[in-house]
Amino acid sequence: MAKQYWLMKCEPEAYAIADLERDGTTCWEGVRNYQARNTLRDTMKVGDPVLFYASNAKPSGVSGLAEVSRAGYPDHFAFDQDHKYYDGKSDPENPTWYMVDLRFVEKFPKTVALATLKDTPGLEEMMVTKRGMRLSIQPVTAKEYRLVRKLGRNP
DNA sequence: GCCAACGTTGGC
DNA sequence: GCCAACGTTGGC
Repeated sequence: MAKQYWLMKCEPEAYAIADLERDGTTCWEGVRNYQARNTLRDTMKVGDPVLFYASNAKPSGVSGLAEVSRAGYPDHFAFDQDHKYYDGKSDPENPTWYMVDLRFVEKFPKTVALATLKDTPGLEEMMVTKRGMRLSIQPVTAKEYRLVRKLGRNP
């Protein structure tokens, strides 16, 4: 199967590309949306490249690159009553929520802003450029990934 | 901080 | 199963 590419959103206030650079790897906990859960659980594989997208930022956009370092496994934070991601409906025997681990790859010198993505020929179909698109984990094509990487490396 | 768009919940 | 109300996301 061909390698799958992803875009993953996070608010920098919660976790930024600089935090990933510092940590090296991190677990991507707290996804509480079924469509994104299915992607985490069923589709993401070790080594899949990821565009790291900063939402609610100035400006919002792709701030760097990561890759999947561990495929989907249960989000155990859902079982921790004291944790903000606790969800009493998730059964440890049959977990509702999943997460992956990400490894730092690269931090762009400058964020590729959402406005730039929208203006770049070849990126018209990217989900993140569509109005009202809230899905936090989105598939991107290899071509889109390479284009965004090029923009990020040559601001 | 505003507010439009979306997903989820819950009454019926 | 419909759909209004609500909470959240996320650009601006």
